[in-house]
Amino acid sequence: MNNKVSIKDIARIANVSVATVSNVINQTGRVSANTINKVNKIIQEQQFVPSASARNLKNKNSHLIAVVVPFLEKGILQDNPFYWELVRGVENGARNHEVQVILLGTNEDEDFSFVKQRDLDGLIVVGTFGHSSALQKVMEMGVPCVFLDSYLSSPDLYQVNLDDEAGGYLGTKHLIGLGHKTIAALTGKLEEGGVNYFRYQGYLRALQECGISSDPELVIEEFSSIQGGYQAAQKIGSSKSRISAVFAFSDVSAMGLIRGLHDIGLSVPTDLSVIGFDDIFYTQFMIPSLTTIRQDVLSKGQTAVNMLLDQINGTVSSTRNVTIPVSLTVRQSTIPYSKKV
Amino acid sequence: MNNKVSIKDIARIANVSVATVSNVINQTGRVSANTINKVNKIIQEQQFVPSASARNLKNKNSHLIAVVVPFLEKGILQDNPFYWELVRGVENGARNHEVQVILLGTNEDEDFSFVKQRDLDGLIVVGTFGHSSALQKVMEMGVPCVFLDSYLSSPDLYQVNLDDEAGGYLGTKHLIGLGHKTIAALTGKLEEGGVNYFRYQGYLRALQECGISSDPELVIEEFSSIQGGYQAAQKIGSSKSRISAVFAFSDVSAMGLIRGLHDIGLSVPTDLSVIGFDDIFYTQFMIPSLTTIRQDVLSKGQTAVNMLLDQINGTVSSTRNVTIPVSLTVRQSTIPYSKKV
DNA sequence: TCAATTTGATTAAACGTTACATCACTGTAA
DNA sequence: TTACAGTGATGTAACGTTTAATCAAATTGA
Repeated sequence: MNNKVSIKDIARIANVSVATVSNVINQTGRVSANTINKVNKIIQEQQFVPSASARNLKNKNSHLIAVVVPFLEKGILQDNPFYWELVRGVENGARNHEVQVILLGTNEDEDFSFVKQRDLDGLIVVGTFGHSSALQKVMEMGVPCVFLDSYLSSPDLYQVNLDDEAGGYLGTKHLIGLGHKTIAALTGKLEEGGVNYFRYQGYLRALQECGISSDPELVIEEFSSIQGGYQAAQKIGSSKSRISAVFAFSDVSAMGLIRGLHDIGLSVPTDLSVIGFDDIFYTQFMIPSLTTIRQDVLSKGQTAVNMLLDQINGTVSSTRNVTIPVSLTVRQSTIPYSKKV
Repeated sequence: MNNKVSIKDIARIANVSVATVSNVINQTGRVSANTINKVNKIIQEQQFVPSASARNLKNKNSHLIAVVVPFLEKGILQDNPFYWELVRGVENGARNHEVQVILLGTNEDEDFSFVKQRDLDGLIVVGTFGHSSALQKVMEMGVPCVFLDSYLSSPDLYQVNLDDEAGGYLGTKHLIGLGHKTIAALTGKLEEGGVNYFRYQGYLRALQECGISSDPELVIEEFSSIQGGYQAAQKIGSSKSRISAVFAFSDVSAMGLIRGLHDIGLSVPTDLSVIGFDDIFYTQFMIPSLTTIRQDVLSKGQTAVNMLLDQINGTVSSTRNVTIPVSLTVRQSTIPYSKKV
């Protein structure tokens, strides 16, 4: 029943050769207007659609890219809507270029053979795994690739990253501007050259610029998740330092933090000011709504796809490194130090 | 440079025929242990991986399924992490069966020709579009298909749905049990046979059972989004009825609602009890944490994949309709009517 | 010992395309 | 007139697999 109609059938019905039909489909311009019409009409009638695999087999491109989200099944970051937004951006961008997107949640020991197997046009890799063996494997494939939020050192890799340093700086400056001096940083895992690392650098720069000495005591490396934030609250509550503000390096950890503080009798912003990072959608509906560093995640995804497709089509020798700007969004969770009760 | 090694190369090097290599790969059992070893060794050495498109071309299956999320670009439900969790469940389930997942955010007038084009093994369709032309097209394809949260009436379609009626009942009963009598329902768009419709039915059943007459005045059909919830707060605040509790038919709308109430000077749970639906991850970290109807979204996605793959492989003539149970999770946002201030 | 069977391997056609080489015309320039 | 270019079409090899049809050799049974 599912015997699909092929280019041969079209050729037979139209009384032309398969080559001609192929030429019509691919608009090579080597066909007369008459036959083009004739063939197209029959294609319509028969609801013919060319087989992707046959094409792929000949052309060695699949019009398929994969977006690799390493932590999909690890549960660490799964609940950060931020990543989904990224994926959405990718899907969105791809859709405009008639390629389709394979979604791939990998574990660290993924073997990536599917790239060769499926003749993928390209790969978008989300999240740092700079030092993992996976990266190595991907590179060996020699397939076009764009790294999103990965902060890899090699300058010849295509990357889209956020201006995290600026974000860290901006947020810290905001707090200092409000009169806070003892500002904790809820950094998340702080690995050299990672997202949080850069945000931390910005934090340090702001402090230094304002003559505030940084105190390692104030750096909390709890996981950058909602639970991590929740747990960090304990540490802050029992800290010897008189912390008056916290810079959480992700909105989700800020959420957990605020809730955690609440549970030990500290409320935001009256007892402590809190600023987040990412500006995920919920932040404006939280109580209190969250001051945060905003990034345009959707366009981040789209930018990545565009870079990838340029690379695939060899269109433009585009820049290999795009840094997405950040901005500060002030809401209710941060108030002047003086207004503290 | 990217001249990949094919089955022919392997055959040549191993000094056997391509058929033999193919037999080794597919473990047809028609090959001697000796040659199996010999060939496998060379396959390893050459890092050979069989071309998916060539296989596909022969076998007419792509080991590819698509998960269709209709509102990906519509923005209506994009911010409900619930849907992403569903997608994650699908990816997760698929991964265990060595098929890969194409992510597809469609608009209503999607033509679905890619199904034929790519020889997709199957389709998982998320979200209601029962009366759209898209459904019609999908059905015509004759491709295995599972509908997730789609509530279609045809009994011969494969569907995975939530026991929404029970959820609506359970939540309402909970509120009634706490002594509430004037219970508003923040239903979202209330179309016959849709998710919210069933939840609403459950709501009505609980009321009736307890001898409370339902009041159309108390039904708020605001969009089931965070903004929708926010806007609903106004209506509730200005309602003539003395509403003491609200059943929001999604957690995100509950979030928006609580924030909205807060902004007009009503706080939860002291002024109003609020119960949500879905149990998305954030709910437990909200202030107050949200009482809600819990569903296991991840397993929902996985169930759908499993059904789909059973259908594809013709494994079991499984049941076509799976209803996922719900349960009540009580947290801080609902309190006894008597304790109201 | 010889026929019958089993085991292990090969040949070649097919899947649905694309693209190169070829060809039959029609017209045009010398 | 002949040569030549241009136009529009065709024939066919190739892409990398799978699989049915064969086949040769080894093993078995009587």
